[in-house]
Amino acid sequence: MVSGMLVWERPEPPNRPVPAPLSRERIVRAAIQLADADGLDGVSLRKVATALDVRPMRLYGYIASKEELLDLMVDAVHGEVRPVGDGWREVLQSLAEATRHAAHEHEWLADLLGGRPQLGPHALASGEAVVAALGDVDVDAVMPVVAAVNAYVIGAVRREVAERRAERATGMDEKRWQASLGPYLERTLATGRFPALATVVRDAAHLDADDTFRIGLDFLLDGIEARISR
Amino acid sequence: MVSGMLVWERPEPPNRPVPAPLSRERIVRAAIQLADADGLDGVSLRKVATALDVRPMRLYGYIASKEELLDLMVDAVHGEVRPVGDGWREVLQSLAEATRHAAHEHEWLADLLGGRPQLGPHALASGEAVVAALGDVDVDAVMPVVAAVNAYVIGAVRREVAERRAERATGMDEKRWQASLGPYLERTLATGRFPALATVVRDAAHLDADDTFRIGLDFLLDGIEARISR
DNA sequence: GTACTGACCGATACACTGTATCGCTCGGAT
DNA sequence: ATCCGAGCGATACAGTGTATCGGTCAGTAC
Repeated sequence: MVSGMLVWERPEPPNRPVPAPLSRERIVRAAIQLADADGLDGVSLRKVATALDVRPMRLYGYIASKEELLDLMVDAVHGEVRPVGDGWREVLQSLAEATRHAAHEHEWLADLLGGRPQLGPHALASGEAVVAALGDVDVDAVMPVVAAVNAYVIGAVRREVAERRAERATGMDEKRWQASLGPYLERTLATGRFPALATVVRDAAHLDADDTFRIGLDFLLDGIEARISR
Repeated sequence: MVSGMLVWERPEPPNRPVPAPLSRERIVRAAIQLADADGLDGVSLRKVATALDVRPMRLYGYIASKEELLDLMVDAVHGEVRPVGDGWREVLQSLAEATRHAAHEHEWLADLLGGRPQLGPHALASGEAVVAALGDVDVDAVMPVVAAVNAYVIGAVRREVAERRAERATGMDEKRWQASLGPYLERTLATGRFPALATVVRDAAHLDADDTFRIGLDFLLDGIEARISR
């Protein structure tokens, strides 16, 4: 029985649009939206469930744990990253830039990148595309090269996002942050305990994030080029 | 009043050894022990507190949040990492290897590396040592070079630890894992959807973790060397 | 048509988290 | 002798991931 009231007095159930049958894809999309808005802390099974107008335990029919959900989120983003270009160098560069770009749109990706092996279908597809583009490279060199570029990208993106968050937390705009490196660092360097650091911070040209990323990547690709064409 | 009982009937308090007055150092040491044993999940303020025979809220006299505790843990490990060597290349290489070594003893470090800007005293000291060793390098090149090496190390260590954990989870020893890449991957590659990947996995020599790390680092350092000596 | 079964669903519960609040205690200053 | 202020910690709160398990309901066997 629905309630004590007779049908006649009982209002119809609110006409919420039938929430299309559940699916991993819908779950992952909802989780990504939450993460985009509030970071990884904003993603809880309860919040994902309510976003889908569903009770939390329902999700366990589609995933076995929250970790699996995070894995699915990462793989979904890999689906947006398709490296393009001619020749191994262009492809690797494009992979790196595309990954970085994805992490700009989905900052939470930086928290997850490299945290677990990426074996989802989209990650594999991306890997396939890259490896295929390295067809003219010695087969024994392919894995180390890809691994090195991946490692660099993971680390560079993490660093960059961490810095960006720190800036945002202080409320400074980028220019002032770079110039002063934050009041704390300024004070610390002024103590004279880190003279070499202080010198570099004072005298060196300050690169923006784009250039820093690109230059490091060029270092790496140059080194790779030198070795594989030998 | 301590209790309703008169002193005469009341037993003396148990003679637990006075737990040396609290300090950040003791807190951090306890947290690191927990993390070494059970991973980052094993670190909760309650567990740290009980390990120190102290009530949880007491810790907030020394730290403002759990994140600060994690920052302190990372900086403490930086204290064990002292780069050595002659010339910029040796020093950077030593920094990289030492960081990797630290992450082997403290796997949780991989989860934290790059997650937040490292501004603690030990991290700065380490940075100072590195920058000092780059004295003969053009001042404008110092920061990009250090940033690139750091990025590579962060990413490589994360990848490596993630893989190691996955291996451990499957219960396989390293050889079998490398040979078969896990039953899942084997099945997936057998589908023929990733022919290039499959070829590489089948035909290429498989490097162990040490070589993979070292080779990627050499790529990067080679590229750096080529640019700064120009 | 009826009985049974097996799959799903979700309410509830559990153990645990980080941290805000706020009385209490106690050492030291007046 | 009195007050004060700092530190301590019990308690509480809002949240977490997930195990359990009774109830519901569709489909099947007779």
